[in-house]
Amino acid sequence: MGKKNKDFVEKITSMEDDFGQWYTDVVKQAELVDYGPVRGTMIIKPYGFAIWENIQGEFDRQFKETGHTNVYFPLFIPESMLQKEKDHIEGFAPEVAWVTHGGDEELEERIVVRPTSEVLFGEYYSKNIHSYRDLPKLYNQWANVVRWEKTTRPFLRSSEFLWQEGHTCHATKEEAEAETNQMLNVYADICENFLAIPVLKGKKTEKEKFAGAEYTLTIESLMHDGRALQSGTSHYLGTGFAEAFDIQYLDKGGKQQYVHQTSWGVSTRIMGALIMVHGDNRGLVVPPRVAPTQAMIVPIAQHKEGVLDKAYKLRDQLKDIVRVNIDTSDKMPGWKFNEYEMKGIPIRIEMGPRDIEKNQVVLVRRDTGEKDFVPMDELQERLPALLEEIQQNLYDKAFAHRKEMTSTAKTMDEFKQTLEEKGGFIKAMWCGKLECEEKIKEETSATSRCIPFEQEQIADTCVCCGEEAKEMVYWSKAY
RNA sequence: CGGGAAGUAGCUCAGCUUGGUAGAGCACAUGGUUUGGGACCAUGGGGCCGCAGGUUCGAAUCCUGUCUUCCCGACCA
Repeated sequence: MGKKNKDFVEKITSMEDDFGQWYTDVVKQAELVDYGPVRGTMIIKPYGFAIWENIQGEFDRQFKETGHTNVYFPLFIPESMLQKEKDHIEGFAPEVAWVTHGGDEELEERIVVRPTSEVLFGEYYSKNIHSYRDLPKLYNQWANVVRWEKTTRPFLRSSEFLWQEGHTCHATKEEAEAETNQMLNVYADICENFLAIPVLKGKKTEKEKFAGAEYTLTIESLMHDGRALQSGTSHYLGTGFAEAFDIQYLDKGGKQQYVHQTSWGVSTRIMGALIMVHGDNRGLVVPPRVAPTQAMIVPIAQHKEGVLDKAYKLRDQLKDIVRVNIDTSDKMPGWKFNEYEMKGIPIRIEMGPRDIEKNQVVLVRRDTGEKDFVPMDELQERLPALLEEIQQNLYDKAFAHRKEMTSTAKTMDEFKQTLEEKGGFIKAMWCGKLECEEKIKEETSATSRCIPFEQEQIADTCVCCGEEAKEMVYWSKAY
């Protein structure tokens, strides 16, 4: 154990030694999840769920603000219904879970545990949409879905996960595309302003798009280890599902028209991003706006006369200003410091006899570790300001890291070398052919993350084949 | 799905080679002393040795199968 790192918690493997193990350790030590009994399932523990609820709350608020209504559709889908859209079933077939028996009896028709709900919504819409007056339909559902994944990791890829799926129907292509775009912007806004995670906005390539979509828009974020994580997707479905499920409406002129649809989703995977973007060798770091507890009061020498009284009084004074908590268990103060650092609570408030004497407290920031002695009567102003500062600092740090980890490549050699030595995002030109995309993946193990809305002309020719380039693409190794 | 590692107390692990009374540290409970970066003493509770078969007088230990987890790779809206 190095002297310098003596105060680091040994329960967490350092990022530099083994990033994968670091992630697993943090998830466990910060008490976010436990493993469930079936492969790839997870028990989201109180602290993990509290963070998810806050994220969920912010998304839900913005969905409603943009005119969407929540609904709930069934967990089960008959096999025949899933078969209706060809690309869709081909995309999902390898990873669906099947129900074959009810009690002892074998079912006549197998049932799918939903991997996503496009077909259920399609079937419903075909029955309930008749006229242009019924449009648009703007539905969202919060649900669990199941995908039988081969390799699983908590939050990043679990057999069952929680998410939100929006499903909308519109009279025109323009309107549906505007919706697709709008929801991507909602996602990006929440990631950046609420979760302090900078994102790239762009379009997926044909290869990477959602099975059954015309195109897929995505937000991509960069993890601390230089790998990318798809953090939310918004799909323009065109009229493909409408044709498969016969979703038609009578327009003003009395003509039957197919609806134009969108779907969009964000899952508990975003928790993985939160962990891997902000976390450090002491554990989790939760941005103040998402943090279930923003400030934790740790009384020092709490058996001494007046300390606890004063600490409770402080909690009561602050509770309407920040989400504050107090730990009065008889654990050692040092134990508590480490515990709340692992959990990433943004601010620690220490208060002991010496502070009480001077009518002050000690504030410690989780993001920088800085200590500050603050007079008690300044706290009501200082705390909210400090929380804002931490929020901003986390975003700035993540942004700087992404900038630092974004490179350009004009040749395959340059591409490979940069990816190997540095990782991160690589901006490179692409001719648009699947062949090149696959070759890049094979040779470098990087996949196309997105075709960003903000294009740059890095070169005139495709990084892979040297033919005329169509667009600039962000490439990266991804989770 | 391939390669590697592992499953024994809540947690980390020893015991297995060479079959014969189920172990340690931490955590937990009680009492006391402590309290500004994971305290100490005393006493106590806690186990279907992952699960299922097999070999054996006898299996945590040997054999077969199976499930789960971790790391790496392949696959993957």
